[in-house]
Amino acid sequence: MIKPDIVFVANLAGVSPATVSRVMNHPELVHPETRRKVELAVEKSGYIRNRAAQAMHGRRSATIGLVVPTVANTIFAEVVQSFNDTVSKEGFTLLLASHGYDLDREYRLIRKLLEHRVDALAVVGLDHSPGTFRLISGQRVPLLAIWNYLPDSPLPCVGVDNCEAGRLAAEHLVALGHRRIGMVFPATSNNDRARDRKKAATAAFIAAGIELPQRWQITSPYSIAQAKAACLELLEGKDRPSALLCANDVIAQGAIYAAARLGIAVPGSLSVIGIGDFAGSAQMEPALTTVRIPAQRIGTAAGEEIVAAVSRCDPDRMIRRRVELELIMRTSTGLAPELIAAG
Amino acid sequence: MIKPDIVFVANLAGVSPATVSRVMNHPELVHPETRRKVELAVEKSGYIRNRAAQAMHGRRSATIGLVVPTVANTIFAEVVQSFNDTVSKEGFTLLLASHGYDLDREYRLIRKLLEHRVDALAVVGLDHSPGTFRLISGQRVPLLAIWNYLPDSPLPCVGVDNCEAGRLAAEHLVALGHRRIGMVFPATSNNDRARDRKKAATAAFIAAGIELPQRWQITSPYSIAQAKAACLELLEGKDRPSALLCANDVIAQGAIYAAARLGIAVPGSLSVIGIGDFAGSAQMEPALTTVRIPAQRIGTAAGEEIVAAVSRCDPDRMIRRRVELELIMRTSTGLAPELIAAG
DNA sequence: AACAGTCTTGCAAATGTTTTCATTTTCTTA
DNA sequence: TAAGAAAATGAAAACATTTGCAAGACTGTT
Repeated sequence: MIKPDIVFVANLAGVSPATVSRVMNHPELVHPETRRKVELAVEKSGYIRNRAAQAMHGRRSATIGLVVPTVANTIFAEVVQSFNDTVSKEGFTLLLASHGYDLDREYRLIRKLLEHRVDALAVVGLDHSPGTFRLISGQRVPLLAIWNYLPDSPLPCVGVDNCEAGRLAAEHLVALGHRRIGMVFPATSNNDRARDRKKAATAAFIAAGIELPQRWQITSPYSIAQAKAACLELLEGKDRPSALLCANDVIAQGAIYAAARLGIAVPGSLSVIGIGDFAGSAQMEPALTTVRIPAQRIGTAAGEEIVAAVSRCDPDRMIRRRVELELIMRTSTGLAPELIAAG
Repeated sequence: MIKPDIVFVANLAGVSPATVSRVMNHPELVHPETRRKVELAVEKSGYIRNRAAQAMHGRRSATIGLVVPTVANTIFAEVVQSFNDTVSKEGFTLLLASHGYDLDREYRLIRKLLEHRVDALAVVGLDHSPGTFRLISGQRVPLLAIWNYLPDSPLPCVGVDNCEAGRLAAEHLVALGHRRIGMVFPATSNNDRARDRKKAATAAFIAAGIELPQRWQITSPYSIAQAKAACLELLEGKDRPSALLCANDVIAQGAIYAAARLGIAVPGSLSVIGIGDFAGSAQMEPALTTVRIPAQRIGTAAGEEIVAAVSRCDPDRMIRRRVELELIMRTSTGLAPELIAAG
């Protein structure tokens, strides 16, 4: 009942451990017949090779670390899924960690992943604690930031340009003639994605000569419930905006539900635009206008890049890959009421 | 610029490697002053201990394997999140694998996780390939099935009784006086959860003397888009049911959007009930009536059980923990139209 | 001052692989 | 068939750690 190790298998097959090892790692180096014998012995003994021992030998651990803020919001689940699919296809297994938007916790998690000697590391976004940067630069592990793209990012990155996302959303509302505009964003201190979107959107509105009264700028975390509550408060009064630019689709969904609850017609009296195009956004009634972030494409692209970085052993090559955004016009946005009234 | 190992640190601190090891694993065994010296040396050299070497020594790898069908559907993301939080708090890191409802792929993934010598393994549901069962029983790794509870499950499990879920949903519709009832379920061949729900719901309807015409039993995967499409087809005709029992909230959401699109009043002319109570279900308009599956509680409970199983080294103790369901009445269900007409 | 007991620490063996190098076997070709 | 090349295999060192054992350094007690 002992756990079979490589020498047990070797004895069973009547060969040396070295040969067994070769069968598993470089099968082309061993004679087909010997190979068959070994494979039989592996089968019969139920041998499962020990990656830990393999990793110890300086070889690859065949794991890739992925650190995300959370996986509970649809936001990242899709990226995680396609990233996992991609690296898994190449024989890697995912070590997942989530920090709940807490950068100190992120530091500790990354440390733990390094203890496990991951072959590469992917993190979300470009905002990280100085400790994290120091830690990584000391190691020679390829690091990739996903979700964001910045032309001058301090890290290799695969993702979208969040400035562009904010700009596209804002310009769409402007093009529809809206001038009384509200924005719903989460706190942006630890979140470069939300920050970039908001900054760019604000800039676009200013450029169009639109003022953004403080009372229409509200804050809500990425939660449908809290976003709905926040929007209910904003929309209740007489003095409300004609359009809402939301930091992402989760918030936009909350906004639409809030409008539905108050009997405000969307897009008749209120236009709502989100960012993301999450699963379900297209099916809502009204269907959500949004700036599509192709999560799947990002996950896949990131997976490809990271696998490539592991095989070429040159951790320092800088890669920046930008994934395209797309404005998806659906039925939650429409012409500004003022324009309609004017005929 | 060499990577510091334990002997490098030992030299730096002027002690033996054994002592450094003890500082990391049994700090109470070493003199406080020596400990300080070692910790200083660790700090200064940027040493990161090698879990692979540790695992090789037969010690714990400090990883737990989790295998899910997918993480992209909100369905499992929440469980993954709270499971991860719980085991992470105890110092474990999660090795995540997803198989996309393919049991052969599940087998291969579990194999890979065993290669990494996970300290324990969690899988979703009780449906697995014979190979998987054989594989596991050969190892001495604690295995836990999460999401499902069955009093006579072949595996230790933490979750809810899906039969009860189906029954609760069905009885609610019956209590509201519905007799023309449709059901929307995914294919149930590889999915014991959906199968149990459907079987129990069907039984409850039969018990109430309700017939279930074949044309109102439709199939759709767990996708809002596809569920909406399927329901559009079902609801378009004149001859439609007065209530829809959906396999989960994702499908129910699709059903409600379909009704909205067709201008069918919910719950006036059509009641819709889901199972799950996912994030957002409570905020929808109309708010979704559902049987709440406390994903977070399941994930946490599963995490606790698996950590316990790892520390007590008795892989064979059978644990079954049942998490309670709750019918949440919201506004997507109402009295059957026939009853209303009758006054 | 000697003794027993308790703390600390170091030595060295053990863990399960991979890989280099050397050796043996097999295959080509003259 | 012999020599040289190519292919297949094995021996052993190496990888980074943990831990049982034993020895050395203290403590307090007579």
